[in-house]
Amino acid sequence: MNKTYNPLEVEDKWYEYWMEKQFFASKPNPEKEPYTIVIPPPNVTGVLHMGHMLNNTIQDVLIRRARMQGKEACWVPGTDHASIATEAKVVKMLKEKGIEKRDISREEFLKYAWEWKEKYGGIILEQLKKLGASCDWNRTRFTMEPEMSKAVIKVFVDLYGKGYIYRGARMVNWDPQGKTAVSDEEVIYKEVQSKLYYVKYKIKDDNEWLTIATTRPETILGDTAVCVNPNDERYQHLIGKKVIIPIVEREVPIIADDYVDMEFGTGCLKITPAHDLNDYEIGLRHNLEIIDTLNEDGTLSEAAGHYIGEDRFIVRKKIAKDLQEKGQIVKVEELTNKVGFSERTDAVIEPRISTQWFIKMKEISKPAYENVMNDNIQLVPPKFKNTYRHWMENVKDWCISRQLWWGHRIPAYYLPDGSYVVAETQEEALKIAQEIQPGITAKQLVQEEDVLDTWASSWLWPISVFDGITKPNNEDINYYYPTNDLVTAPEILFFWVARMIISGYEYRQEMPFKNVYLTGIVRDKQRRKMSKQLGNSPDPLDLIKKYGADGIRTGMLFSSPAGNDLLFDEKLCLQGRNFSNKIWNALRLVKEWNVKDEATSEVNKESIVWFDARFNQVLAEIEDHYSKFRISDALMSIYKLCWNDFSNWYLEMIKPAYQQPIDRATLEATLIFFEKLMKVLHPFMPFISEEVWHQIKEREADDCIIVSNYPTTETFDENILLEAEAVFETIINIRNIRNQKQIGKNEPLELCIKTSSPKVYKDFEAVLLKLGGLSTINFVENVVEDAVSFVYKADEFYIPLADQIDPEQERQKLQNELQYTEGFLNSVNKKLSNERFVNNAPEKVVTIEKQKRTDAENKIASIKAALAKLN
RNA sequence: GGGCUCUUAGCUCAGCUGGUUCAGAGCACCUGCCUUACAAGCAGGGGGUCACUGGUUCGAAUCCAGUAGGGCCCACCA
Repeated sequence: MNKTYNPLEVEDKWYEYWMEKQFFASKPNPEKEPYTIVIPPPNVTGVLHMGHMLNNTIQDVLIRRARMQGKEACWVPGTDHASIATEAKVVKMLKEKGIEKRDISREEFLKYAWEWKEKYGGIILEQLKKLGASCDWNRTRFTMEPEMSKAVIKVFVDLYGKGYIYRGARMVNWDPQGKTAVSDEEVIYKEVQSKLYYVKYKIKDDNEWLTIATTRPETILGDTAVCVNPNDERYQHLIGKKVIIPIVEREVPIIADDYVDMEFGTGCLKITPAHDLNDYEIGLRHNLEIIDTLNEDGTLSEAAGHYIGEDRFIVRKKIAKDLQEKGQIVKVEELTNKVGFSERTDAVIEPRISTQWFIKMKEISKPAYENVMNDNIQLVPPKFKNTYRHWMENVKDWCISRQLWWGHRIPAYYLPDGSYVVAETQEEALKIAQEIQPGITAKQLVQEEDVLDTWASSWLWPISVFDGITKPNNEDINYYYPTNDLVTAPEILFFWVARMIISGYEYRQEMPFKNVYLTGIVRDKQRRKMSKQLGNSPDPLDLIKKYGADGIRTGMLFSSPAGNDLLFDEKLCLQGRNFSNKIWNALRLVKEWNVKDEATSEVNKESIVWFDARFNQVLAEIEDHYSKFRISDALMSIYKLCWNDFSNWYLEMIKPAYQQPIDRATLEATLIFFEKLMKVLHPFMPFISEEVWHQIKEREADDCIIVSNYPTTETFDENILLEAEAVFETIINIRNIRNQKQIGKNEPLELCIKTSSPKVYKDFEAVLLKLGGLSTINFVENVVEDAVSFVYKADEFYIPLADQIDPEQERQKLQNELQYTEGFLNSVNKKLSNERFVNNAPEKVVTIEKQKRTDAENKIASIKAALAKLN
């Protein structure tokens, strides 16, 4: 066996074997409790990034543990069609080929898009396999495959029928580059340097002028009012009068509205209802005309009357110049303000009135609100409950139409007169249409061009992956739904999680999942979010090659409590890899031993008793961590159990002298411990644990750790652990003395113990002798002279080393100890002499304090005695 | 601007309803070791006024208020 562990071949070997054995596959089994996770479907054309790595590692940990616990574990993988992102990629790809989207038909475009999807789709799933993800790949779904599309359309028609879907003119975030509306969530506000133009408007039939501050002078063309605060004394006399809009020379009213901030700019606001959300609302309140001055590509429209066809930013400069020439610019100030950008195309978002499809959210989201508030569905960590509540209490209607081609086309069909019908298929639509307008033909029905927002399909994911919409009573949905845990990023709490909860209650009358584990964002050491643009994100596959999947999995989980950002550093993977190696070497040690049928030595008996108790203690800790979704803590407990308790203590205790055999009972006990450790480790490090499992002994083909039984918590004797701790402390003290006095570890020492409870040390006497490198242990009644001493709790220890003692040093050590203990006693006495403490504190606390006092007093007495001997 | 949340060792974080499991873990650091499982290691060790200021209490990292500084979400100011 190699001195260092080589993960590469091992990992590929076992993943193939697991697949071959169908260990990931799941089907409904009434005998077993289901445990289900649906993957947050990554973009179909995406590639694996560090966020996915973290996310899917956590899911794999949970699913593997559940599988070992005997549950029917089912992890459903799949991909999302990601309408805007994918369409943008395809458009770009076509452009590189010299094809413009506007020059080809919808059908042609979709052909290209599907080709693209076939080529790149699913790469990400292949990458997940390298990570070790134990998804049931037979169940892989795609949000735009026929059955899932059917579900989306069915839901649309259903919601329409229930009156939850409406079509309306609304102010939307318009992406002029993507030429589509985007949701509020897809707008990113960035601080930019812009100019604040102070523009003079002439008052009609008056010689007065009004000055108005604006950052977007091109919108002047769409102004239909000027607004002041009703309490603003400066402008009282102007309310009700008219002003003349520069350039277009249109007369508009001066109105008053509370919205206007008297402090900002001139306290006077121009109103452009077509291109500003607040202006739009003010417009509604005051019945203002709406003039849409923009085309869908961000150029000025006919309605603007001027600069037609020119881009809005060019017009901004031109207008500024033209106004300057007319003397209507008072001044220009620099201003930092926030401007919305499209998440997908990075174009500046323009608020724009357009006709869109909406889902009414208020009523439909009620159960989703309540069931998170009452903890039927638990968010982990719980701090996200507040965020969730805030959003749900202010939930706005959901704009679900997108002016794209890649996606689910809205099943609305327009009649020649502009009215429309909604139906699942063209045929049904025709039938309905004919009832309204007899004689209408299929050709006269035109389907809506828009497609649905991506989230309008993924919000059904936990149901639709089991075909629960199209076949609401099938075996899978009945068995697997509701799912158990959802692991995802907090950024999509509203986009996705909240909406899945809403659809879950609407379509299954049941929550989609019990727990939502929100991961952090993966950042670099400087706390910058990892992104392609910054180039600070390592390639996950390179990392896997370098450290092994097990190494990365643990590296990421060492430090990522739920909801906390993960500050990723390759060093963490190094730690993971080193851990693999440690395990590997422990295995090598154990495998090298020869067995001999002989009686088990005292030291081995003691060791086995101790480790058995210790294992069960830590296992209980681990289970507690899992129950609170403290995945990092669970891993850390396992790490320390393997490294410190098992390797550094236990194996050292039982390790035979060089080339000496070990007795059979001890070896067998040790192998069982090793197996148990590997089982507990398996969810985190699936590959090495499987490899070790098979190295421990020859096994049947189906006897794999992935499907072995997870250890159950057993009771343990806490007293044994306390005793062992005292013995370990003693050993550490002895080693420390050896260090200080430069005594080699092979030089036997004599130890004298002055204690009121010798049993503690007698129970582990053989261990103490072996690891302390002692020749004898004497229990004494009095202080030992000419000895190096140390104290553990109330017990005193002496190592007679007459020739090695520096009396001054010993005295100093004792003095320090004395001083500390006296101070400690002092504080305890203070507490105990405080009547209010004795009267108010619980009895238990007082008893403990009294015990502390006696212990300290005893300790002081013996330190003093030792000092006296030194003098 | 509104809401939420955080500040503990050099770094990342634990510390549940106030009291010996109360100042902890991992990493990093320092010292000594190439000791036949492992230098990707072993043994040992040093690091913290628990952001600041008050208050409640017999007792505060823990509860309350204020201050300073982070973070997240929502809204977006012309």
